[in-house]
Amino acid sequence: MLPSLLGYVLRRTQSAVFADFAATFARAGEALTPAEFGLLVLVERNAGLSQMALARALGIDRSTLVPILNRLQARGLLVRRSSPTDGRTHALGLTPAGEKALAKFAKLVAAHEKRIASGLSAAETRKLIELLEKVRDKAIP
Amino acid sequence: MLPSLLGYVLRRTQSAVFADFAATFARAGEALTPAEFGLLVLVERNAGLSQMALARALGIDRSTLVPILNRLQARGLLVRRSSPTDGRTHALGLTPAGEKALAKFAKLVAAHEKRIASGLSAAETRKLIELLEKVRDKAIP
DNA sequence: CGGAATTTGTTTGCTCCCCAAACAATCTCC
DNA sequence: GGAGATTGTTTGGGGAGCAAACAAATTCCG
Repeated sequence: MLPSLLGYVLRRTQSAVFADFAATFARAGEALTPAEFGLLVLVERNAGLSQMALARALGIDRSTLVPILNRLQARGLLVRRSSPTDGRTHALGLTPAGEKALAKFAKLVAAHEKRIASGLSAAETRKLIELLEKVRDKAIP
Repeated sequence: MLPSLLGYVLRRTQSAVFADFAATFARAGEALTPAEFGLLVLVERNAGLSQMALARALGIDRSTLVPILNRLQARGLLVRRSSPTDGRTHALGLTPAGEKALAKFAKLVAAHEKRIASGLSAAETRKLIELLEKVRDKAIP
């Protein structure tokens, strides 16, 4: 019965994919969570982003963001610059070390993505993402 | 870029589905996590199951199981009976209250499942589950 | 038979993610 | 200029997950 429940299969799959992500990084002697990776990518492509904007883009609460930013900043990958125009916000940005690290992380993520999608054709992968997005959009916000 | 990463879309979708699950129960004045529901279903269909067997079936560590069982037992939905044949194991089972509660929970889950799959045809839902299982099976264990 | 190895459930310790509520600082709008 | 909104942080709470260590019980073998 459980194997026919979308929510259950989704949860189990997500758990397995998370484990693969962690294993991929561990084998490379690196450590990063999926949340940290997503954050780094978003900050790189949107330098100067505020924490609120970032939290919205990631779909998480702004208070959830704080410890993640703290960790990345402590690792020297990211900085909170004070915004000249708005004293409340922080302009987030990657350090040079952050840019460099992200380039390496992206390669690991690419290998990870390739592995988990290795049982699917390119068309199936696109279809899967499309179906997942449809499910996501029907959930109660 | 992130929207084309399977892992990212999977994580976001799972998060939205989890929120829908929680909202469905909250609106009905009930409280249950997806993990608790999965556990209850497995115990109902496999009365007398040991904790190790249950942990394996759920794909989690046996130490992770303990607090979940404690909660359900504290709510009077589940019991740990001592096995007559093997003194190490506990024979898990639902109480009459647990059976009754699970029947109600199952209805809520059915409504939740119907909602999240409401953007998909029956064939698409089956396809989605099939693709998710393929992804799950390729992940590093 | 009897000791060694294994299995099971628990506890402890650690990590991550998530939210809600409260607070000070800052900005915006009247 | 003051009221109200926004931003980042802190605090408090919860769920989920793993690893390592332990006692109790069972199994395996010599």
